[in-house]
Amino acid sequence: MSRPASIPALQHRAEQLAGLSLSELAHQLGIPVPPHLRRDKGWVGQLLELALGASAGSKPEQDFPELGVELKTIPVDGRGKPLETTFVSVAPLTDIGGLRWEDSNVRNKLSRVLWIPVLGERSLAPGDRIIGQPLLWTPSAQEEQLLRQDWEEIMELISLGQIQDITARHGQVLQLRPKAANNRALTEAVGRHGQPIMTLPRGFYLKTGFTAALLTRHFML
DNA sequence: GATTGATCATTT
DNA sequence: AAATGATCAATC
Repeated sequence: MSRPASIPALQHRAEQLAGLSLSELAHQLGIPVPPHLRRDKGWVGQLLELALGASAGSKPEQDFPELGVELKTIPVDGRGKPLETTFVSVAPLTDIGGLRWEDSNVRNKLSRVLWIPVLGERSLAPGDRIIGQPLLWTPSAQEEQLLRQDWEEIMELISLGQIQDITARHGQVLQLRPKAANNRALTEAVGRHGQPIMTLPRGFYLKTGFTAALLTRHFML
């Protein structure tokens, strides 16, 4: 797939995909369809990246850097309600003194997101799930304020060496949870007394209530 | 190990 | 039923 040259071109391409099942799209692209996602958790996201011409692979950048757009697929039920939280980015755990919201990975990734809802419960085979209407989103002032509050609160705890006390319950719209291959994956962080410790890598995730509201806001317009 | 893509599976 | 904590694959 070639890369879309503009945001309208990207939106148009995404709109053409709405209504297709994932197996239809996969067949067009010559991609095999897994029987379930247990061992292919990123399959849906990678399929849509391919279909829309996103930069492939594991680059630490937006999916469409020249357009300033991040692509995210989000599983939703029949009523358009998100079935999962949405991963945003890995949380920095060291050298975070002076890091400001304005310069954070979270803000930068979420500044402009092309959301592709994918309709289908967990029990529905991946190939039978249906691509929904895309939505290009930029946080409202209120949404950004909520994100900022949670981010600042969580980052303060990390900087204070209290990462081991942070649970997914912190934050109204943004939460910090493990983001790792397994429970043996460790990375460096700061302990309660300022000493280096090894801990599970963490990531920022958007809670489903937040993504549900943002989807609703747009589909009501 | 860290980054990309996320969902699974158990607990609440 | 929903949310939290744990995990899977590919790539560099």
